[in-house]
Amino acid sequence: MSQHRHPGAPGRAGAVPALPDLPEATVARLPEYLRALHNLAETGHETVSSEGLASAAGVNSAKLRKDLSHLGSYGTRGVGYDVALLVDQIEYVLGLTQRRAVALVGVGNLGHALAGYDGFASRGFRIAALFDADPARVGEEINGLVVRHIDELPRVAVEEAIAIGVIATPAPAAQAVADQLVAVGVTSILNFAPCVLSVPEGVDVRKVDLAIELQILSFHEHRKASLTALPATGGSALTALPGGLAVTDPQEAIGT
Amino acid sequence: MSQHRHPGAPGRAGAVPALPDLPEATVARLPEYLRALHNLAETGHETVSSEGLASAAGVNSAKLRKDLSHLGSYGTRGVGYDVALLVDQIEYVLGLTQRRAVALVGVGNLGHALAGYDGFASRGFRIAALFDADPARVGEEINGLVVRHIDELPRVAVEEAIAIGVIATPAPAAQAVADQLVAVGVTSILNFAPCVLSVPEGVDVRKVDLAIELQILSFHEHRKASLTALPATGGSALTALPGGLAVTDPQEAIGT
DNA sequence: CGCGATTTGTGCACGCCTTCACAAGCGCCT
DNA sequence: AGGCGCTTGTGAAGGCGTGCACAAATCGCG
Repeated sequence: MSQHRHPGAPGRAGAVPALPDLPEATVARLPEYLRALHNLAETGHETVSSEGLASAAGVNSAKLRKDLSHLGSYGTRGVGYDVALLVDQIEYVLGLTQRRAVALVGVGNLGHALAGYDGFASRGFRIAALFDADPARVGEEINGLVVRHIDELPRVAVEEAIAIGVIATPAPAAQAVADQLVAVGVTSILNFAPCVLSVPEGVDVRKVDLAIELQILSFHEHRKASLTALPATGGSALTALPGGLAVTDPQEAIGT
Repeated sequence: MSQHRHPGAPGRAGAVPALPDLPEATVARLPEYLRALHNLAETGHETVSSEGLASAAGVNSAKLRKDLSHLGSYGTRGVGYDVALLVDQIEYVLGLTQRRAVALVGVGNLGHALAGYDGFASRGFRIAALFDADPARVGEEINGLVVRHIDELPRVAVEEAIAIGVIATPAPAAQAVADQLVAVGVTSILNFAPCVLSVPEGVDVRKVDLAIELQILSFHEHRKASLTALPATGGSALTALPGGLAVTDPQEAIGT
């Protein structure tokens, strides 16, 4: 790496930067770094060390440095990173320099909350339209936006330049909605419905299932409970099984 | 390989079977398998092949088989998996055989939605109490539950045997709430606030940040846009965009 | 009763991600 | 100007997860 320059960063003019293709794991952490950086900026920090930023973002400092190095590294050895510069850099890479328009489909329980969630606006997104299939809900105004019928999607999608679709419908309706979104050119979908969506190649789908998170926690609770119930030294019988026999059931009789 | 038995599966009496320590990635997929299995059961399937279940869950069949093999393998070669048996097995491993009580803290926009989300109840969780720090919200009834003041947490946590805490407060309040939850013995926390929580060892925290998901999608949108713009070999940057969506890129089309 | 079709369970290799450890670089102080 | 301490950036190693490919096992049928 010789002296590099911002690859098309905000200040720079000219050449399309050909975003470095970051590891997916890195991409998933960048927003967290960004949030931490905004906090630091608000509290008056102008520079921050990898150690400081890492702890603010809840990760390991080596990981953070490697992540940042992937996008061209703007640190100064012996000093740290310039907070403002890094914010610009990450926002650029994440494509947040343009405020993307989001269409939210499904204005039920969750949809209502999402429509009113100001975390979207503050992170560079604009909820541009609300849709629902239920005529009873069409016309309702939420947070200054009127709920439209899903059939209006094609027209509105063009008018508002919708870039991202959010599905907050019941599971049975989700696939049809996804198809409609794809049909109007949406290539990024955030799915809150508990089901798998099938979409053509080139369309990105991310899924958030609130119940799944709880179930994962439940597993760990269960595991912790079974660990505390088991005497530590007892039988090595059940743990040290290499590959052959599958599990067993010696330990019985521990009332809960 | 030899004749195995359900390691404490539903049929058995209150044994604590020493859960096999599953890979974290596997644990994260089990709930998805479970959901798919429930769907299959409702549509009358009694058995399912790894291929069928895999596609219903949106994963690769080899991965699915390996995942299931980790928890002791209940398939029949040449036939497939018994749906009902597998449901029991996964529910047992995930600790869903007991209905865990959830405390929800923060009854704002998102909290309201979560309190009314029936996906929790249907997956084996019971929202047992709602809390908020704002006196104006205390006393409100949501979905049959009365919002209590956060100071009542210690008493209620015991009464209701709270197992999991869900934080849906603004970010600045989240750490204090987490501390209070930990103080009353909660060891699993689902955090919706956009901030890092520090908790003592032994406490599990999972974070869900809706805005982060959007930012990840935004990155891919940005990347896709820069890709379609690049091969254009000079000239007009945005020639053939499908769907007529004007995905202009003010940032990366700047001439000198 | 044996054979073929089918499907599971898994050994193995590969690639990604994480973590360590350290050289290179930068600023500051003397 | 030179040296010293601090911090970044990165090579290398290790671990984890994924996917392939196949042997083992089971069922149904002739």
